[in-house]
Amino acid sequence: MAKKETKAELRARVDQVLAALDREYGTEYICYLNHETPWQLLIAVILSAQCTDARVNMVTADLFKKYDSVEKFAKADANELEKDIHSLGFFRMKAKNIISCCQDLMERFGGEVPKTIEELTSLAGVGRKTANVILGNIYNEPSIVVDTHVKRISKKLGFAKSEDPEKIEYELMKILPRDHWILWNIQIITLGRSICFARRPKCGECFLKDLCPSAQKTIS
DNA sequence: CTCCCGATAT
DNA sequence: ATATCAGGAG
Repeated sequence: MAKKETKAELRARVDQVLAALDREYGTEYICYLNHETPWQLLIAVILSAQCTDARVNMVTADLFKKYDSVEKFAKADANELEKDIHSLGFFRMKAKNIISCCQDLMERFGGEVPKTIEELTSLAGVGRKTANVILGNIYNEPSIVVDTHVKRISKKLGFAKSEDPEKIEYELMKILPRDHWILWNIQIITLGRSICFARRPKCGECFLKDLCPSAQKTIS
């Protein structure tokens, strides 16, 4: 049994992990959900709950042509919207939330996507994860997005211990430098999609294997 | 806590 | 057959 990692050792390992992520994936703020406007990203993220981004993109390609404004979504027929997004799962709830959300955007925010976590999470279908994606990706406001990948991989790396996404958000805020918060989301999702799968992670060929407690266990 | 829910990979 | 997917509401 190895000695328990000290705080100084943990900090050093965090720095090494961040450097390795930057080397491997770069430092560009990319987005896997196709969109041209803030409101399109908001809807795409709502649709992405428990569903891969690739499938969301298949639907939004046509969806954003049919509903080309917030107002169109606000006035959409629920049954018709349900059919339009059926393949993504949770289609009844998502359709209802998107219509309600866009009505709220029209009535309370002049059709614009708000810029604070409180205003964003007051919208139907928008929780902390979705709100933080908007803050980071659209408004360049440092924020931690705790989705399934960030939760799983942050815990494997020993950077978070909680099961609660909001608590993990605060754990990561303490340990990650503020200027790397937005990048963390993007880089970890990229890692989760290509190497660190939920099912059979490819620890043997992971560039973080020497820095990851979970990989050390799996390999040896 | 449960429920929402289809598509895909294994 | 089962686990998983850029979660959120009641």
